[in-house]
Amino acid sequence: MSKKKFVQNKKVNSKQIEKRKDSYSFFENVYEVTRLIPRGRVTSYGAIAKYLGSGQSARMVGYAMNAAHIQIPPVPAHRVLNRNGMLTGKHHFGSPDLMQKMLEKEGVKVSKDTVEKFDKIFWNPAIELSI
DNA sequence: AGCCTGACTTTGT
DNA sequence: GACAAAGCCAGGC
Repeated sequence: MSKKKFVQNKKVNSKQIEKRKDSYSFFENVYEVTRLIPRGRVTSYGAIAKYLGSGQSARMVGYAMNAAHIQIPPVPAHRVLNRNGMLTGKHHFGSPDLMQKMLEKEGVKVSKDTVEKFDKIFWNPAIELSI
């Protein structure tokens, strides 16, 4: 993320995000959406990619998370999993257990690197933000 | 401009 | 169901 046009965002509604989709970089859009994930809920890289209109570019969402930890305000990257609910990105946190601990702190149970009841707490931006 | 790299996903075998 | 292959595309070099 070399672009400096990033601005701090207050709470934004879906329409505002919709509007920003065209004027902000893909990475920034990813961070915007990720920040809207409620506590105790999770989503997937693919869902975010799809919501941003990039269809199959879920890899980019994950790639964007590489820089998530240096973003201001912080991006809750631990709430983003792969489509099976597995904590595939945990090695990119300070310690391999950090991601799981953060999730469990929010009431999300994790076993074998996979979120339990993933389909129940799944937060789909395409649905949740389309009001 | 071109090549490489992915915190992914889908599809085919 | 496990495995491989192929899309995907922004960023860094």
